[in-house]
Amino acid sequence: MVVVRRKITRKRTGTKPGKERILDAAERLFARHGFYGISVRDITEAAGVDVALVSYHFGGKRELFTAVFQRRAELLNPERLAMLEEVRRAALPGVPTLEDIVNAFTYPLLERSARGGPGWKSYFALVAQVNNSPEWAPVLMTQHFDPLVEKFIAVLREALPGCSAREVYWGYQFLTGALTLTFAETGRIDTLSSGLCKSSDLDSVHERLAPYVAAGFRALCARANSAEPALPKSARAAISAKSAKRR
Amino acid sequence: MVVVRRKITRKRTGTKPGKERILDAAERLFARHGFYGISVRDITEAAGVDVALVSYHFGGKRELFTAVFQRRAELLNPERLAMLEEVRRAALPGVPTLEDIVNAFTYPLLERSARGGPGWKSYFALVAQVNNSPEWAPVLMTQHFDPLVEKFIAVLREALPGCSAREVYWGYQFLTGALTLTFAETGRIDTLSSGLCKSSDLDSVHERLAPYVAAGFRALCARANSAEPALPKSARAAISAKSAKRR
DNA sequence: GTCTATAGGAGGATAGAC
DNA sequence: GTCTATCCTCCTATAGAC
Repeated sequence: MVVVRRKITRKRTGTKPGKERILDAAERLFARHGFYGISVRDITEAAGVDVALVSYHFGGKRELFTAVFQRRAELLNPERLAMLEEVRRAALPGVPTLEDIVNAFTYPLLERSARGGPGWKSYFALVAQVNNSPEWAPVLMTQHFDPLVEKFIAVLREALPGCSAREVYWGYQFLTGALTLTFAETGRIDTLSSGLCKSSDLDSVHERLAPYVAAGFRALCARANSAEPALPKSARAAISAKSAKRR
Repeated sequence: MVVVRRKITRKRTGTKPGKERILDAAERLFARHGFYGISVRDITEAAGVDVALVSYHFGGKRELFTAVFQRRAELLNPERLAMLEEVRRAALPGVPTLEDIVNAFTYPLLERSARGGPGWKSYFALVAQVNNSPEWAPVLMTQHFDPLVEKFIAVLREALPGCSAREVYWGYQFLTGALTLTFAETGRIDTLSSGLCKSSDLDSVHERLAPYVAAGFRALCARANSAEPALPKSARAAISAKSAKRR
């Protein structure tokens, strides 16, 4: 009896289609070495598929990179938005605490990086690199995360009445810097603290980030409100003009 | 009369030797595109020198990269250490404020990035990328900055009596994340704030970072001290054992 | 959808003249 | 110290068979 055997194409995992296998491998390797540090050959070999499939499925290496970045962003943002709306509703008729807002912003990310599996871990390490790259951040971060960030900042402003928008934006920048460095999990804090802290211990980060950042926001607003002179803008402008010689 | 004309080798700047020209160009290009995003040809062309000189002066591309990283670290760290000692002396017989310590840590960096010229600006953008890279941070950041960081953390601990070391390390991690994202100057906050904040406005960062971070440190310590049960470790261990089934 | 084969270029490094 | 010329590897992308 002749057994017809189909050629084995999905070599290792057996179930996942090639397109996803490529995305998974690319995610892991881009996260570690960056866009230019990895070749499409590295990726397709790790995925167990042919080189040509990158062009076939995505069009090219660059499009693959953005596809990797986009895939999980689309899953995350609705959840984060829902969590933001939830803390808003729970606080009605008042406004949520800064801690709750920051938590809604960070918890879905930290939770998935901690317990979502290696794909999520890689993804956030990739986000960390992208966020700190003058080449990639302006296109990828802005495009995939800023619409959500604007909503968070609007709620932050409600929770910080009397605080100027500038303080809130700067406070947000410090928050996202602290958060993304955490995602990078470089192990630097491990050696620095002689093992007392572990960069993989995202539960410890989760406990601490919201209080830290909330206190930071409050300090920024307090500083701005106390430093600001009780004069209208026109009067301050006149004074500035007088002292302009010193510059 | 025959004029003997030397071949023009130092093409544009005229004065700097080739080795430094290579370092300057490499710094600028690595900062923007990362180690793998730039070829030695890109670098030597930008420097106006020959490709072969990278091997001659540095040994290879990788050694050039570390040389770029090391060059300014060696200039910065003594100055930062001196500033740390100065704020300590000024506070005697007490201890300096958190704000002053954080300022000693960040000011020499922000000041040079703001007004040290384009070389310094590029350098700090490079540091931002390296600090967030799982591939590079463990070797470059640890090697060139951690000895100094340990000294700062020791003084931070003096300024935070009764605060556990873990809180201080985590607080430092958030600080360095916020600081290095600032150095990246990706322009993201510019678009996010519709121009209200500019990522190149490091004076605004300088005013805000120390208050933000100092308040964050205090919040971490307050949280740890209030959350920590007033029981010896042995008693807590016994309790943990009892509730272990829930896990 | 997947693979073979190959085009066509760009990569890092180096030997050796000057 | 600097440049010319060259080696050989590795890259991305694509045409076309299956």
